[in-house]
Amino acid sequence: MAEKPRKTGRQGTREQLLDVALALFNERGSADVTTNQIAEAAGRSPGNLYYHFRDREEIVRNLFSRLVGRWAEVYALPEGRAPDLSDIERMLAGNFAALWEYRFIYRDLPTLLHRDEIFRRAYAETRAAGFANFRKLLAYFAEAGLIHPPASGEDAEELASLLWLIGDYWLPFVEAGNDDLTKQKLEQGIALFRRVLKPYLRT
Amino acid sequence: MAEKPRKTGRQGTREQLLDVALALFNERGSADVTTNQIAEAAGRSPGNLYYHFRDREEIVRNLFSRLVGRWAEVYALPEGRAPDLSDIERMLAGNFAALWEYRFIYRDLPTLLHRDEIFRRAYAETRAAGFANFRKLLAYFAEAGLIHPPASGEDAEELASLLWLIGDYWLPFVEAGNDDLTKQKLEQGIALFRRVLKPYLRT
DNA sequence: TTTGGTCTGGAGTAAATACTCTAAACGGTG
DNA sequence: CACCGTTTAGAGTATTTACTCCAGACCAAA
Repeated sequence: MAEKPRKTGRQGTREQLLDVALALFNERGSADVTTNQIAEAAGRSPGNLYYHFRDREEIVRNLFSRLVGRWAEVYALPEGRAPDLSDIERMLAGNFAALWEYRFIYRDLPTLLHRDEIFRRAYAETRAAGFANFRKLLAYFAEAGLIHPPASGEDAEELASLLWLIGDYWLPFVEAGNDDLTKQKLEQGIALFRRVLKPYLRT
Repeated sequence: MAEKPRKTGRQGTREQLLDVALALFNERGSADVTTNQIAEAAGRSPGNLYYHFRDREEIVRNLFSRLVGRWAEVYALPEGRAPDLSDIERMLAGNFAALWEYRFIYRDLPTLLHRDEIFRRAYAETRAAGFANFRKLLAYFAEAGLIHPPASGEDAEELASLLWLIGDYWLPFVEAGNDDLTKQKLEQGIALFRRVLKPYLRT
């Protein structure tokens, strides 16, 4: 019943399995990685893997939870001071860094959603919360005088959709182009963000 | 050795299998449709399916070829007259209609690319040709006085990327949101296109 | 009618893989 | 040490599925 039973001070097996799974998923696509391969790459047995995870999908869900956690950090508003331009930059960079770290998720999103009802719900919830948070951010930034507020609610909605679309799919888009995914490509994604945001930025 | 041996005037088995496969792929995702299911849904035997197609991937490739054909029609420039605004509208609508018709392709793109070297090459070729064609279209439209030309080559490149991204991934994006894919949602995709193009349109 | 290519059916197979089962090792506690 | 819940190994299985194989139907031409 202990909160986190660890026999040593080292990282637990469960987390280690997640790390290995993430690396393999990112490298070869989640569909082409078997649970046995994950176990083997982690130096564990299949049985052990299934002791820690009920099924394959639970692994994916846990990795998605990690990504959600990253986002929460990235999009946290500064405490005790008004937001400034550097916060926007930090959010942009952090967002893409997180997506890069968990890139298999958006690469394989339709398949993952299709295969797992629970994940589907978690994703939908996250997405809804993200949209709501985006509206709040816009309001904050407008209040702080950083941006012009969108012309209308509909305009804000459309802006959010477009930014969200870029965020989710820029990496898959580049990968589909066969180009190796360099730092420069990440920068281009951020550039697209800026381009779309530009009309709203106060100079 | 005859060009198209058809025992009757009806549609050939091969085309029929492709139609059925497309419907199933769109409905349930290409990964969740077995070759046997395709055959059965078409009222054919597995053996017959494999008489017409070397393997599963050849089916996908053929469907992609169809999509490419559709695009060629959609983006054909009018003959004997200068292009006008209605041509742009036709291209936008046609583009999304085609993507809708073959929506499984972009929904499952990363997986498909990963699984089939030949498809990967075909896709890369199509994409490169599409980008080149986009540049040509921009030039035509600028020449016809419909749009302001992009500020620079880099600007045009970025614009093309953004439009391409929206085109490819708007449908998967909406589907991921769990919303049923209505006509209205398609319209919103077109609206995003317009929004991005707006700064270039001559009023 | 015979011939020969094209097309079709359908049973069957080999391989892959998510997951199970059981025995045993471990490690903290009394 | 003895006990017991937690963790681990690893062989094994049930199932799925892409694909094969071959017998035979069809059809046009000779």
